[in-house]
Amino acid sequence: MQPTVEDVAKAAGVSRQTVSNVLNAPERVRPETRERVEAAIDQLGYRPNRLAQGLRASSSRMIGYRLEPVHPHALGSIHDRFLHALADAGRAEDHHLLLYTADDAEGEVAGAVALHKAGAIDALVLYGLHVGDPRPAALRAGRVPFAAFGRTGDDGGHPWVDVDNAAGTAAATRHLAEAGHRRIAFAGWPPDGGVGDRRAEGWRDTCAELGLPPGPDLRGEDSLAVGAALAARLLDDPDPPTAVVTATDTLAAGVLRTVHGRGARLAVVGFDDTPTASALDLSSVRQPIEAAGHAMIAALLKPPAAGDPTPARLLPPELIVRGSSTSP
Amino acid sequence: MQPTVEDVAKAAGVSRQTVSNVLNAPERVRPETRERVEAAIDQLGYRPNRLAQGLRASSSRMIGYRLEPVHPHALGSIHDRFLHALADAGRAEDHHLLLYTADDAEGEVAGAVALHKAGAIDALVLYGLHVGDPRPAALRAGRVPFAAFGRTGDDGGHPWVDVDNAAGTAAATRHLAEAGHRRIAFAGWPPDGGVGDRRAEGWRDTCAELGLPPGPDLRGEDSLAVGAALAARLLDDPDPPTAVVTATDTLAAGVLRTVHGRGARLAVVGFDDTPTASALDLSSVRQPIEAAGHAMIAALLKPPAAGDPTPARLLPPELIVRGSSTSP
DNA sequence: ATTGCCGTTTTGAACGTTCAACACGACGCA
DNA sequence: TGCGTCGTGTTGAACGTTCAAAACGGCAAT
Repeated sequence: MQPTVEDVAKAAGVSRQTVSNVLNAPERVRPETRERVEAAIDQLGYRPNRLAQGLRASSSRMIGYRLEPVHPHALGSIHDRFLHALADAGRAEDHHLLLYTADDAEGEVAGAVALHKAGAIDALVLYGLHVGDPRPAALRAGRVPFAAFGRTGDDGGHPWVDVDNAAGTAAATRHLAEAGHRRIAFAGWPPDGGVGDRRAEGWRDTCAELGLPPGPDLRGEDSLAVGAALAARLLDDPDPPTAVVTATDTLAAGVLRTVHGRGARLAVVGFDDTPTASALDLSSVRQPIEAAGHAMIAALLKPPAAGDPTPARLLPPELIVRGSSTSP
Repeated sequence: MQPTVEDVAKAAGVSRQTVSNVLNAPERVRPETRERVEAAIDQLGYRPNRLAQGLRASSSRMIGYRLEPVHPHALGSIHDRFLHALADAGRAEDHHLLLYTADDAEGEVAGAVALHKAGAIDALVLYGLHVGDPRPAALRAGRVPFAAFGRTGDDGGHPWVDVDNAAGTAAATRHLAEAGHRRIAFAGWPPDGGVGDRRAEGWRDTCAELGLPPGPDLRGEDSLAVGAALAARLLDDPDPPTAVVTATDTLAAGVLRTVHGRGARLAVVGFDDTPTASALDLSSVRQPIEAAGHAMIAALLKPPAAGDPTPARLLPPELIVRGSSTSP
């Protein structure tokens, strides 16, 4: 059906290999011949077969990615952005993403190992690593090359990229202080040894640095209802804060609901800059996800240089200021 | 590196083909031999190489999908759900999704044709079709098999699946009428000959059917600001409606903002059941995206039976009732 | 004229799988 | 005894590509 090298060769009056050389090592072919072959390629609409190339080279030029079940509470977009960045970054290197699903981390690893053994993927991208995540070790055991978005503490040997979460909440806190707030609270998850802790740190350290007494530090699960409840506690405080930094837009949205419901005043900054944030005119910390995606693909495709065994990057987020932290 | 059929054959004391038969036509192998081969397979951890299989069979068992740039206004989740459903549906048939990016529809088609010619994908899934969409015709010209989510009017020849948008707004309207509302407005996009029109139809027809005088029918682009502005016009109406059906959660969120800001009363039902809807306690019409994804994969993988040349399905959405349309 | 070398092009082989055809012994039947 | 058939297992070939090695003609140096 599709033309092959042989067809092109016949049309151009040369051999298989010469056609291959025109594509992969043009300098080895006499210009005159090259033009004839290129004309034949164009005319026949020839495209090298990736499966045959992959078989020959033992490389599928595919990168695996597990699509997690859609989390009903998640305000989306950040994962979307990540996925798009990955696919986009692969394009330049002629690599593509292979998506698969799994019910849990174990299934994710099993799937990756199977796909890798089958030659369907060259490597894997891990998303949303948490402390104590079993996946890196399991993948190493299964000999699947991978790169991780996030850190686990056990980050030896594999490339990773992460966002500087502490820098994000630090920027949020500084911004609120500059707007005149002296008592700034925090709302986040219970200590998790990971992302949540770093976001809390950024707030706490910045308060200390600016000489502000830290406001209330409230914790709860990442949901709208909890955010609303925490806000109620803040407003009922005998010495209520005038601003709050939250660990997610979800919590921030909950806070805003209570604040609006009571007609109260409380400056809020969220985290992740989800579409919901712009919908609610909520200031938020935006993660440089696009850059992270590109960095991960680069880490996988360009083998680490000799001097830098584990190429890693910690990327700074950006504060997006909106009405929730500025309007009087 | 990885064991091959040959390695397994050697280990089991049989030939290549017998190993292949154990996997693909077990009934042709004597049970005794089969067990020996299966033991060898397990012991060596053998997995058939998909590239070699694909090369032999001229089928990559991959389905292409273009990942669109993340739309900053979109409240997400619906596309997420669709993608997950596709990947999940493919799993049962041992097919996987291949993601790629493109800047526009033209690039999407060009990419699909290139991937198809290269044998990297067997077929394509199109998302978000609109009237006059150039993609179906272009794909047919490029001889890329595909299935579409949505209809364009030019739906001859290819399988498609769609959600019954009119039924969604009809259910929303009926729900509001049952709650006692007599004057129900609509807020959507300007006429587009497609999805937007069908959503308007469902509302208009149901009002007529129930003998209700249709309330104001306002249109504008799909954004929060426009939703807020339209709500202001509704509330300022000399004979203001008591309820409004919107074409999207984004518009609904805008409406809610104005309504809450003014402390006014207006029942609202959105469309898409995004996470934002649950965040705002907004009633919304939920599309059966998971079912749609599965139906599309089925349409692509199971060639249409002789009697049914273009297997097509129109799926009914579901109304999710929340506080925005019930609380007094 | 012989030798060696260079630029260019060709042929052989291999990646791992499965279809097609064939080999082989056992068995039933004429 | 001879022939066809069945169940089981084997070998040859092909999918389309690219690496490795060899071939070829031209050219310069000996």
